[in-house]
Amino acid sequence: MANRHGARNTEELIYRAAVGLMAARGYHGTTLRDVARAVSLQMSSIYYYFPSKQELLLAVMRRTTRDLRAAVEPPISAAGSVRERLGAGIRAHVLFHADRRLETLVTDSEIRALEGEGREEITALRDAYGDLFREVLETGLQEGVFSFEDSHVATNALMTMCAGVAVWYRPDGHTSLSRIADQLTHLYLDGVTASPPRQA
Amino acid sequence: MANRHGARNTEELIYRAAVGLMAARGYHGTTLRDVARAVSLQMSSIYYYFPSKQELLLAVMRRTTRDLRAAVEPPISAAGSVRERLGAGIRAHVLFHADRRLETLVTDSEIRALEGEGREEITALRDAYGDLFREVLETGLQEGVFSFEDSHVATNALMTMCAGVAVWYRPDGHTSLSRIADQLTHLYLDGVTASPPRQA
Amino acid sequence: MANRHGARNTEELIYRAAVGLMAARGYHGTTLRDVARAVSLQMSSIYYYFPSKQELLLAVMRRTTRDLRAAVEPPISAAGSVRERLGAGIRAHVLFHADRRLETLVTDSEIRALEGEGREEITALRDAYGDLFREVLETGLQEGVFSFEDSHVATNALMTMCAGVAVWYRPDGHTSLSRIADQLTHLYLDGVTASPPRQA
Amino acid sequence: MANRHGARNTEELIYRAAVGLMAARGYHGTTLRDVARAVSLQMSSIYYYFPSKQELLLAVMRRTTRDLRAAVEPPISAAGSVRERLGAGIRAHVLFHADRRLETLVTDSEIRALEGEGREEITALRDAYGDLFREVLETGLQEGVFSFEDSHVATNALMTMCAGVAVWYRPDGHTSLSRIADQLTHLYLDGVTASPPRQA
DNA sequence: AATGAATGAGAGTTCATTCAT
DNA sequence: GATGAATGAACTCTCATTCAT
Repeated sequence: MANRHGARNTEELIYRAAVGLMAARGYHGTTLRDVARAVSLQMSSIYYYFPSKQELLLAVMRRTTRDLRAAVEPPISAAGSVRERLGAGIRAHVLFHADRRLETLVTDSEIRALEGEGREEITALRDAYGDLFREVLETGLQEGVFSFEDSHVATNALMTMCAGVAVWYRPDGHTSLSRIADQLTHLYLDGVTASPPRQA
Repeated sequence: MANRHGARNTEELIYRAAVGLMAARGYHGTTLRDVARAVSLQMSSIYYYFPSKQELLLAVMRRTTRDLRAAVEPPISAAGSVRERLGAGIRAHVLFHADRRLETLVTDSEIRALEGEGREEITALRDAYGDLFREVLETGLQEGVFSFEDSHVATNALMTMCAGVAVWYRPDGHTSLSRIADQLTHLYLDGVTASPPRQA
Repeated sequence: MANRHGARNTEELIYRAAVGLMAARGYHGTTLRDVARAVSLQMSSIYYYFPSKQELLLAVMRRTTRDLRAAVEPPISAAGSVRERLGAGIRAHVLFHADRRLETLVTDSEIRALEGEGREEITALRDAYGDLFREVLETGLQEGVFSFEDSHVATNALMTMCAGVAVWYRPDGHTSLSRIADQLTHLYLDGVTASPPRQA
Repeated sequence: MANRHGARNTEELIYRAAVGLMAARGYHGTTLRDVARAVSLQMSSIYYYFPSKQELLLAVMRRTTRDLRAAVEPPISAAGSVRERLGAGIRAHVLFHADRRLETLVTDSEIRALEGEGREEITALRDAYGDLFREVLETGLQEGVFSFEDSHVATNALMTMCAGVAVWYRPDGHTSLSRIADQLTHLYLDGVTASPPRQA
């Protein structure tokens, strides 16, 4: 009874323990021993749920990347103007990175630890995700709403700035998540220079 | 002849090989065997120059962090207005991150791999460095030149955005380094929203 | 069948192999490779049973020191006069050193190889063991049965003389163990000088 | 000037440093690095004086074993009766072991660390030395002055008891060296049992 | 569903030793 | 007389992984 969802549960527990440890120490800095200890299992038991350490990492990355897209795409589509679309995208992106801090931390920084096909798979997913923003930016450029020289630079700047949230955000901080999202959106849209915010 | 500066040279070669490998695979993903192979030495020879792998990482971080500060502080001091000071700082920061890509990559992402006192030492240096920008931003806020809600958010956004350069910049790319610096400066000061650039 | 008690057995086999090698070559002169080879295991398998080489040595010393005390204390307590008590003690001490030659050899000569707390622990056990004899000797002195100047000298002389058995005793020698114990007892009690043995 | 005896001196310093370290940690527990550091030299410099670590150990053993014999043989020869001969031998043996504590400690306990011919050489020297005592004991037995069952047991007991001095003797102890020698001589000749000392 | 026992490769580190200078 | 630079083998220990139970 208590164990009806045993498998599912345990798999999830392993997943989370792995995420926590890899976020703190990196993939190579995390041992399956650590993971096993964190869930009070024997190391060999992990292999019942995940065929290898690589697959465990891959599972984290797959789920996180897909969830990220699923969280960000709808708001962008639902919004009206390019400006609103970009704002909605940034907001969703930031919120996700703060909400699922550890997973995005791992996903953003451990791609290099992926081997072979796994790396290609995840890289493709991430590129496709980046296109979401690139498209909005380029549309804005054509409409004359946005202004930048190089869409590559603009997109990368945007994504790394927002992804940074996962690095420095602390849930116990004094600034609410929603406010942080607002600030980053404003920052990217209008810069730090003082001026009557055009919209927000 | 070729070996007259044996020691100095070799130490430097090891340093660079380690930087390259750690930038690509991370600290834990890099073995001293790899480093040794890269410089055509026996693994044990590395210990003639560095007492441990940790100390090797520490050497990289110390040098890079100090050089970064030495590269960024003067331009900020030399500039006139807050706006110019911030611009000069961003520019120097970005140029350094592009110029010393591998070292900053390691330094930015492997602090977690540092142990004990080493971690505290480097963390202190990095915090002090961040203050350089925080001060400029806060001065600008008081002068009414800048506008933001939370200096912490603003500083972090700035630094992660710029540090991102080390992640995606490729020296062979089609956009020149100086142009990238300009774009990021503009982006952070005035945002993406199209508008008659106030200065640049 | 042969492997039903796998774990217990293997641990014991490792223990014995380690004892044999360390008795012959000393702690630092013995490698875990040697130990592993002696029990036909991979070196890494040793770590399933003992967390480190130090801990392996410690296990030997703990067991041997405790068993030694357990073997010597009862006979001393059971005997009547001081003279008999000392004789019983020497006898048990000698028999144990001959019986468990390799273990006592290691235990007597590798205390210096112990580190930190382990050393203190074993040293305390050994000191407590030495007190067993010191007490008998001092009681004999007070009763006027024994005569010596310095109980420290007398105790040390006794213990090193008897422990020496582990060094030179060979089970295949022509003198039986019991006779050796008798001789040493007589030697310590009455010396080499010819005389009608007072008791034995 | 200050360095006129440079070579001799340095060799002697290395010898002593090695003795001190090996007495404390054993041959295998002592590294040439330790030795070099103790005499403020580079490790490679040691090779100017000793061709290898083995030879260094051998040098210690050779010198000590020869000096021991040279210290013990004359007193035995000079003495009159067997009893006096044995007493003189024990006395000289004990004094030497206390006086040259560290060297005898190494010599007595590191024979197993010797390899090949070196081991045979030293073993032969030690056996010859042991004969000195065995002969006295056997003569005493024939003369009816001594009484023991097995000369092997008697000799070994004597030598290990006396050699033990090097283990527990502390120059700062409260008992003078000469008194210790007296006590051990008395102990071996007449035992602990209280009795009017026949001679001493 | 989970474990205990074992593996084999490879990690960082230390060692005695060499040799040109 | 002594060193600095390098070596290569060996060390202890840890890793991810396997598999019978």
